[in-house]
Amino acid sequence: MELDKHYSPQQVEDKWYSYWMDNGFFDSTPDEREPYTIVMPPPNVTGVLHMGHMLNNTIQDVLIRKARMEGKNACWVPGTDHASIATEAKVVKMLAEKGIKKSDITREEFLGYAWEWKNKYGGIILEQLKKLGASCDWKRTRFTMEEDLSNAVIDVFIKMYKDGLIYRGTKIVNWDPAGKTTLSDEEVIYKENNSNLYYVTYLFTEQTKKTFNNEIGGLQVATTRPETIMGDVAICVNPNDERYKELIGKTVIVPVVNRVVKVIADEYIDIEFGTGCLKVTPAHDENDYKIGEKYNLEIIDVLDDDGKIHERAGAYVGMDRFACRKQIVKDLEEQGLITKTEQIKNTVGHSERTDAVIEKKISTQWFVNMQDYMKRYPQVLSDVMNDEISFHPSKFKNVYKHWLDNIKDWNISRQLWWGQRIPAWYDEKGNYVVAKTEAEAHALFNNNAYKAPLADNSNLIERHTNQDTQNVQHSTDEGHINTLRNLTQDADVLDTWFSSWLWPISVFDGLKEGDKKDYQYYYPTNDLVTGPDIIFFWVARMVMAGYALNGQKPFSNVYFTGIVRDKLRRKMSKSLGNSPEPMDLIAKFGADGVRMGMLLSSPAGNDILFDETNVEQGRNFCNKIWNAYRLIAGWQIVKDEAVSADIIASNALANQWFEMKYQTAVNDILQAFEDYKLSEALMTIYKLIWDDFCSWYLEMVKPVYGEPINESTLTQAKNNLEKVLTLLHPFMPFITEELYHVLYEGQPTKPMIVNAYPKMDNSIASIDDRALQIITEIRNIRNNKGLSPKVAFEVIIKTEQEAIYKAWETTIGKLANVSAILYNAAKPEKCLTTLIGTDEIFIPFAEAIDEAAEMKKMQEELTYLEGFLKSVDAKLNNDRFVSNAKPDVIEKEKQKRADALEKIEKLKHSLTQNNN
RNA sequence: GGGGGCUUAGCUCAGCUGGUUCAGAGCAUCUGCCUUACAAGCAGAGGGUCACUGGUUCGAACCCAGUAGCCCCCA
Repeated sequence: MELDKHYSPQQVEDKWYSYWMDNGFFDSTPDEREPYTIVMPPPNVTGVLHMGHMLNNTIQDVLIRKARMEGKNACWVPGTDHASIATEAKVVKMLAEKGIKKSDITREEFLGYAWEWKNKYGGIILEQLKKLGASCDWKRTRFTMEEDLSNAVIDVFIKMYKDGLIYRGTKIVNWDPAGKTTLSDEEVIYKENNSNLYYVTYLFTEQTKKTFNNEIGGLQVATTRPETIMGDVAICVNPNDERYKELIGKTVIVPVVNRVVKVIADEYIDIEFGTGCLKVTPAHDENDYKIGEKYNLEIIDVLDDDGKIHERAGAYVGMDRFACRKQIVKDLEEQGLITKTEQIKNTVGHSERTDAVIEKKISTQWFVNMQDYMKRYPQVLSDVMNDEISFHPSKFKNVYKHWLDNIKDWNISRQLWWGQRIPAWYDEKGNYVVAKTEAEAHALFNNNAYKAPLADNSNLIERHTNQDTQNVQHSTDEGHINTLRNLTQDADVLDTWFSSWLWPISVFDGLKEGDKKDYQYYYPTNDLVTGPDIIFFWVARMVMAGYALNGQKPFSNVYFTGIVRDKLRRKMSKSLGNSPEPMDLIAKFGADGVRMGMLLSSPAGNDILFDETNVEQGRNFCNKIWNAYRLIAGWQIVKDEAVSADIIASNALANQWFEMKYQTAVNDILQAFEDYKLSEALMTIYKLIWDDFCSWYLEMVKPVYGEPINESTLTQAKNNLEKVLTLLHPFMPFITEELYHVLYEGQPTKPMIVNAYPKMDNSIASIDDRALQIITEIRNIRNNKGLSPKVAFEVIIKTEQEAIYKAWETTIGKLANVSAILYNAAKPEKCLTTLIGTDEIFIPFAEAIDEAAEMKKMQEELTYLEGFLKSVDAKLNNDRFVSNAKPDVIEKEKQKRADALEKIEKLKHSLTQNNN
């Protein structure tokens, strides 16, 4: 059979993926074996695969495949996230394209469209992962909004509410005017911005003027947000600010609305910033809100949910907030009330999902009480700090700690429809209960177990009545319900992360009544592989959920991948067009090549600078392996008796030598896995295969052209190929499975995917291979002198350990084209000299030898060695070194000294001989 | 403003608890080869004052302090 020179991944990848699937190798059910579990960070259900997913899932697949080969019960659970905001935004956009406005349809209708959309596009991403070779247990695929998982979310909400960890409160929150929902602090991205700082004059009231004898007419207030002037309820200065001491307690007039407000004093004010006067707008700034609370100021929210000016503002009503800013500036300028405009850099919060500028807003929402949470479950922090849950790389422990030390309450309600609806029920007066069903809610009301409405939830009630009166569903359950009250369920849904944080538990139905066999077997999971960007969103919260819901950690190790960037360090993004299409890459280079390309350049936690040449390297590596197989497959076989004893012995030695290289590599690789240094592990395999296996071992045992190979050598070569393929399989599953099968004519004892992974072994005998240096030495000489490899050399070795070289004679002859090796013969007249250890090697070389150059080379080496010796001697003669250094260090130094002395002597000897 | 991290060959990065036969790897570069497994290849080579300054030490890429530059997170 003629094999192509190039490996074609396309022909084999689909075949093996189906084979693995059809034979159930990815499936896992609890048994007596040790489990090894990974839950996939669920991608957005309507997302498409990007390079970050590729990296992330490649790493997970490497880990899971290795565990499977080690005989563990490997279980990798895939799934998708409903991604509340992102998905809802997509559906809204899709509907808008059809001419349907969300506000014109009911919640049920909207959800109908959303599910339709989800069923159509959902899960494409998982199909794409299959192309990558991901060996997930697809039968376990979960979705965060499927019935069981949603139930778990609701149950957890109710439990935490009862436990006092969840409360309803009125606070200043983040408002996304594009998504029309509140956001948690984590969903707000602060970006640096060039802003105008306007110096606005607030005129004094007549009374205030009098105290200043009418000499001063007003004060200057610096603001970047003049459109919130209508919400100003005070001016605040620092009590230590000499400039304004007189003003404290006096009144000034807010421009535009001519509201009379007081000047108050608080240490919080930065004297240096602007004019040192702050306009206090409690509805639109967190710090102003705090001041407002402290001094009991009125709250005037001038914006509506769209970010337009609300009627409450009393001016510019209906205008967009940014248009309004421009208009107010223009109007105030005309009135001469803006005295100065300054360019400054400040940071402005944007919505993570919609990128809209966030507004701070007073609102009644549901929160998780984090301070309390951490008091109850201190392991959330301590178990990460003491490596009970171990972070790779560990530097993220600091980030984690810092966040938890400064944690704030988590706003979990979202004004959306796509998600788990909050199980809270309100009566007409706004009294509320938390209950799973309307019937239970009625029961609670009837027992008077409800809470009174919060002071400031008028907005919310308004919203409920507007949106939901038409679709309140009354339970018809048995008619026991006291329907005197007309109950309405909370219109809001829960933050997506409020379901994701249960993921490692809920995918095994750990929160569901009934059979917990899977949960008990697989949980806690072993490794989590994710990006550092969701360390707070997700990683920290899974740890929280783990300890709160069952007192157990969710996983033992967290591997933080880097962010995939292009080679100019820019983030990959659609708008920049610098992100390759993963499916195209796989089609072009093969999944194995892409996997290797991603892994090679991505040590844990470092950003990966994606460059297609990395993937090319991966593809080339596949080709190299393919050709190693072609070589072995092409040999003609003869019985051992048919070849010379020398060859048999030489090949046996080569095999031993490779065994040593192999086991050393295995030990290094397993250690690298322990340390979660996957790219290092892969690099070690790469070098083992390319250098040790192909360049050395195969060249050693390769018969001269046209000659056959003896049976035992072929068997060894095949075994060795199998070994390196096995080692490589977790990284490059397709080519290794393919070659393993063809190597054994389609009849391997078991498929590669479950072939046993090698183990640590430190007992392997070391083979003295210093004789091989002669090969490199001679190749180097040929290169330097421009000699063809066809010209054979003789070599004279001056040594007391002939055996070391004798064993390798055949190999040296073959790889360096050496015709004869003489031991301890006289040094020829004309020759090149080199040292291997302390043995002298002479290579007779009649033509055009540059004596002077040779001498110079030797002289240089001598100088170096003498300098080296000097430094070693200096140490050994230093009493403080001898008394302070560890014994083995001193021993090493002594050995260095002895070696150097011997070499120096030999060099001197050669130099004097040449001089004669 | 607060916190964390980084700075080692042209590029991307390894260098554990300080001991110069440890300054290393891959890629890139250069030289010579189409040697019937592989030019997606073979053989060989050249690249670094380990950011800077000072300190600790018998000894510093590694520990400490300061300086400069870069990055990330938080407010």
